[in-house]
Amino acid sequence: MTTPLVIGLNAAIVAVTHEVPRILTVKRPDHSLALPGEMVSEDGAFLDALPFGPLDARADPTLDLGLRRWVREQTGIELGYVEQLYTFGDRNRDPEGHGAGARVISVAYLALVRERQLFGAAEASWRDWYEYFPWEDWRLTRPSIIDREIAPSLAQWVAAAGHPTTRRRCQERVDIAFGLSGAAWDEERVLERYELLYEAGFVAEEVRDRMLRTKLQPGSQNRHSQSPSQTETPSLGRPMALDHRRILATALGRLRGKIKYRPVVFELLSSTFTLLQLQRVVEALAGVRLHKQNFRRLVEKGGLVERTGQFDSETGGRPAELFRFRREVLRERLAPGVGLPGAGRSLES
Amino acid sequence: MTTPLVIGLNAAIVAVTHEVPRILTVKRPDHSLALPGEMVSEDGAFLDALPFGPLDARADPTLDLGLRRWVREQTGIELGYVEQLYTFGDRNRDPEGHGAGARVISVAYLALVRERQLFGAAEASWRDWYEYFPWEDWRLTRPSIIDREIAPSLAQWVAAAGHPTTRRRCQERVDIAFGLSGAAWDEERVLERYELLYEAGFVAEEVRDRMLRTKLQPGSQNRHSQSPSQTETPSLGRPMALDHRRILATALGRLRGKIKYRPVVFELLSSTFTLLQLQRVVEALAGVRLHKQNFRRLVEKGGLVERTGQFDSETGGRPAELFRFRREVLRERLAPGVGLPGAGRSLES
DNA sequence: TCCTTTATGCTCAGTCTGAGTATAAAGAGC
DNA sequence: GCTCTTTATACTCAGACTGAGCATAAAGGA
Repeated sequence: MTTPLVIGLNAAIVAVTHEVPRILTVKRPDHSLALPGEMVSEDGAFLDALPFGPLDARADPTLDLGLRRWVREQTGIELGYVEQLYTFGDRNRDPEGHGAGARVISVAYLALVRERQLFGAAEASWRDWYEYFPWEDWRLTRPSIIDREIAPSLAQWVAAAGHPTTRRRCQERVDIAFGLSGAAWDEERVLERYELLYEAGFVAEEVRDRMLRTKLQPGSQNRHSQSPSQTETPSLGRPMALDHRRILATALGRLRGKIKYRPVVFELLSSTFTLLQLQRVVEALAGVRLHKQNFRRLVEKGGLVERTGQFDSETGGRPAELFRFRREVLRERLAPGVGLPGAGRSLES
Repeated sequence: MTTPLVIGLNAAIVAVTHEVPRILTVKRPDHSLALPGEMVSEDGAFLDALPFGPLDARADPTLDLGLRRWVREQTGIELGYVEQLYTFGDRNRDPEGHGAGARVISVAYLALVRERQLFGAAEASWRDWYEYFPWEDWRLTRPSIIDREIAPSLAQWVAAAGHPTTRRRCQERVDIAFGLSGAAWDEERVLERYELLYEAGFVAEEVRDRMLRTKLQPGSQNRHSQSPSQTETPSLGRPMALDHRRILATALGRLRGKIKYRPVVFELLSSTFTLLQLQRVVEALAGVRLHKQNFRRLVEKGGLVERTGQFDSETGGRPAELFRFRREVLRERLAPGVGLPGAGRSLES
């Protein structure tokens, strides 16, 4: 009678070490290999996936306790900061899995931890999240992949649009998402960019999902009338299983937004740190360089940190004072966040 | 073997008419009446509830299409702007329902509509959302209920805390949530305020839930060692069924935040409007008065609206020019939002 | 000692914000 | 017609905040 339901709990577990933002991934057998056509899976039969586990409807009193439970069981990590991200429930999210016919609803979470050794289930590893989104890291320079691959590919896609109005809209979306025709780069639009690339058929997942759909529903027409020609479509960024890269994009965008107005970065830092270390972590997450002196001014004036009186002389120059996060701030007024080109509207009374 | 699972879709459907923000509610039989003790249910056997419907795992391709489907079926409303809010999955959210033992996971959505006639399922009605949160409307004046009831009650609750440190923390939470000891009122902390009142036992739902827990799990100890004395606990605001008031608080807080940085207000307005009408809608949502001239300046400069050349002479004074929302802005740069005392950090490069 | 490197303090102009003043345009009452 | 009330709209101004850069301090190494 009713389609069976499964609640999955997905976790995007983030840490930052050595100025590299990392995401905890597991390996997952690549079911789509059974299909005609070749997968863009670097090590053959396995794809990266976000760790996930089912909700134990009987035992887990709350969703996030369920998440913490299986993360602990699988990886030995005791999660601290955890935030619900989004619930993904599209049919066909998992076309092959769960006995074809079960509906999988995934509640995705973002968790921040200090990186540490893993134990428990084997195949977990920390990966630089910019492997999945190579166009998102603007710290050193505007990523060359944008001009080299993304812009030309998307230009083709735009050009292939039928109606002139459609074409103009597509062009606009592309420009805004990737900061192209004079538009500013908005580091929070991670999901928008990924979905644009997906829609245009330039990420491996789109190709795979399309094939799976055709296989499962033989008569189904291809929705993407504008999908690129069969030959040499670039595959941008490292793919993941199912819709996990979409979930990761959601996590990244949300985190980039959140650091601007809530002091969550400190979850990723050790208890004392120099202001430059703090800045580097923020930059790693935001994928953007910040002005050092102004960053200091903002963080200090914001009352987020306090001096410890101790110094770190490993800096290579003048020793830097170590600071610590003022926990009181969590309970004080608005507990801002560490600065970034954020929003800025106002007015009152 | 496994506990049965139900995915519920809840909708907080919001409209604003005559400067009153309204929420669409339905009536729901009050199961807790079967228990000893009396419910604070104004019309006896029914409680207000947010409209909800189950996901049809077989037929609904996505969660929000499922939502739109049953909202259409039940009320005749075709939803436009819809945004996922949060997924609520605590056990005991619905202690009585669904044959005791089923686990209900609710995905809550926020929807904005222009108010209109309802048809379809009978018992739906639009209610001023400040009936549920009488302490949230600061437009005319600081609500008297805060000083008259909330502050004294919470002061008692704080005083009842055992440990001095606990007491200090509670005091801090109260001050910040309700803007008490010199703290500023932050209109976005709707959920924090509701949860504080719940925890302290001053909303009807807490009393009801506590009774239900005691009934269902006879041996369960009362977590809330500080819950108020049995006599004369005030019941603040109109209660709702289950955890629907919590969901509504989430919706309100999220909407109050969102109008600051995305132009969502226009979903609630007719196609042309005067700037004062726009301002009144924003004020209704935010529960705060704004400075008229500055509001104009921000909205006009932000490029959110354009003049129509037509005028509204129903103003009672000089006719006001009618404006229209510039849809292009959705696809342009950051598409800010209409002003409010929002955030304001920044720095870059 | 000089040079390089990083830390940290300070300045300055441009912009944004909050608040208020001033003028314009309608209707009501006379 | 004129005056008063009401709302709309334009403009001003001081203070705060932002983005950018200059200057000095403190360490290690050549």
